[in-house]
Amino acid sequence: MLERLVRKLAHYGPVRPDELDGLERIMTPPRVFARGEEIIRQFSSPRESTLVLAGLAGRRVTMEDGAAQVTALHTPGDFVDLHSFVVAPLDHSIVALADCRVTTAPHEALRLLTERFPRLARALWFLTLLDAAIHRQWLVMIGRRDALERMAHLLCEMNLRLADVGLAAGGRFELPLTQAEVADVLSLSTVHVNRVLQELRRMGLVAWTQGRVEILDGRELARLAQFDPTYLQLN
Amino acid sequence: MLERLVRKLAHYGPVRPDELDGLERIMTPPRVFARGEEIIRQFSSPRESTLVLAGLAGRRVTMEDGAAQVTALHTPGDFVDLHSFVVAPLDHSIVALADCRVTTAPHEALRLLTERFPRLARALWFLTLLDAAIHRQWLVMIGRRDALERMAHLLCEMNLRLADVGLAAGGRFELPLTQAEVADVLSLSTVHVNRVLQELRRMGLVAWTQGRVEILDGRELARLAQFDPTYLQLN
DNA sequence: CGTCTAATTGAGTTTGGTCAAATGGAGTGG
DNA sequence: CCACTCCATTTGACCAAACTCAATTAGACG
Repeated sequence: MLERLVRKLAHYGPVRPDELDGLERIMTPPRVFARGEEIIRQFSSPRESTLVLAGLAGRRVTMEDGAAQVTALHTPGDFVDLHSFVVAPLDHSIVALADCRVTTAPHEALRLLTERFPRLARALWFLTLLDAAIHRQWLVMIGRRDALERMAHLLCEMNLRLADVGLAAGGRFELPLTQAEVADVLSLSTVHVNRVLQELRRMGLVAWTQGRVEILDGRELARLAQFDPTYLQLN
Repeated sequence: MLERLVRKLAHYGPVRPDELDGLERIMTPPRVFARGEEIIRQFSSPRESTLVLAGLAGRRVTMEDGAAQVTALHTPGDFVDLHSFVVAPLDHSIVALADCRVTTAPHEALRLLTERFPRLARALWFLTLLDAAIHRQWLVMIGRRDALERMAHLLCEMNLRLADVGLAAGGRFELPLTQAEVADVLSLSTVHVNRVLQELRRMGLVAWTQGRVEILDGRELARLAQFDPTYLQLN
């Protein structure tokens, strides 16, 4: 069940069997959320952290005028709110962007476990720092790149992140987002997302239909996006 | 020397005397960086984390075409690269935006200290999560708010953060950034920063000359910025 | 007084937004 | 099997916030 999480933790350093065993013992039985459901509500103070096992989740901030910004996307193997172990309350809601299967780690058990295994504590800390590094990359992408580059960058990033947990291969992966949802990620309008996607298709770089992405020319897409994967710490 | 850091850590929970003592012992003698100097170079892998004692530092990503994005501002009491304790290499450079006095915590000493004091480890983790929460807020601000709102939001945030460490009072504080540097923070052009500042002055909300900011109407400024300080975790 | 940097102004341009309508495709019920 | 509905995608026309480029003004400092 924790295979994908362990693969991510391993980017910090190998997870020892007793650490893994400890983790497995504290996780609660899986639960399911349907696409569109809210997994955790904004401003709540969860007593457990949620790990995605399958599907796709997003952190979404909704504003007064109804506009929304998705500040993070979480794939299987990602904790969506590990930070709530340390910081409360949550400053955003977590939504299921596709049907999700999740499990949770109660904070109290997590505290005991991390006090027993300081290295595991740092590996979990590492995961939250990876989130922060992605936030910074998105700040650059949204602040300083045009719409075409942003879209290209997002696709490069999701390709690598999903490949890292065995959910992308040969530039092919599932990304079941509507164009309106992509607009909330990239800070664009739905209309413009549509035009940009058409442009990427016209350029022969990407095919994206029915939630399935296929990157046709990864080298050129990465060049266009000025994509440097260092920040993902995949080693 | 660590008074401001301790005040920040205290937002997680009180720092015990033995924890504070441990911290004080590992910090190296202060060093000074002049405005404009690079404190840490992008892609380097520091063996110590840098704490700002005085001045103002920023994390800056410079792009191929010369455009820059500042992804974080750090005031006295902030670690600028605590994440480098866990993650390497750095995906951005740290620059002194004003003359800075800094001290550092060697990673090896930090490791021993945090293994002895798990609660202190979590308090430091908390600091990096606070950075991440600010990143998310900036994503919303840059992605979904217009230039006037962004500027207003930045001023509200810096006012609270500086007040928290005793460097702002009554809406007055030092923010010695040029308009070009502000542009790199807010993802605007220098020219537009200038126009927006004039507009805020004209509205009677803010005075900002010679690096000194004075917020004249905090309530209205916060309303304009749709500023909700929850994310800063100041309790 | 001259120099250098930062701030300011003006004119013209552009990227991406808004609004509204049309098209397409999947699922449903008769 | 077809009509209908619902939602996502697509298209077109127009608009506006912010950008670029270039020049001017204002301060600070030696």
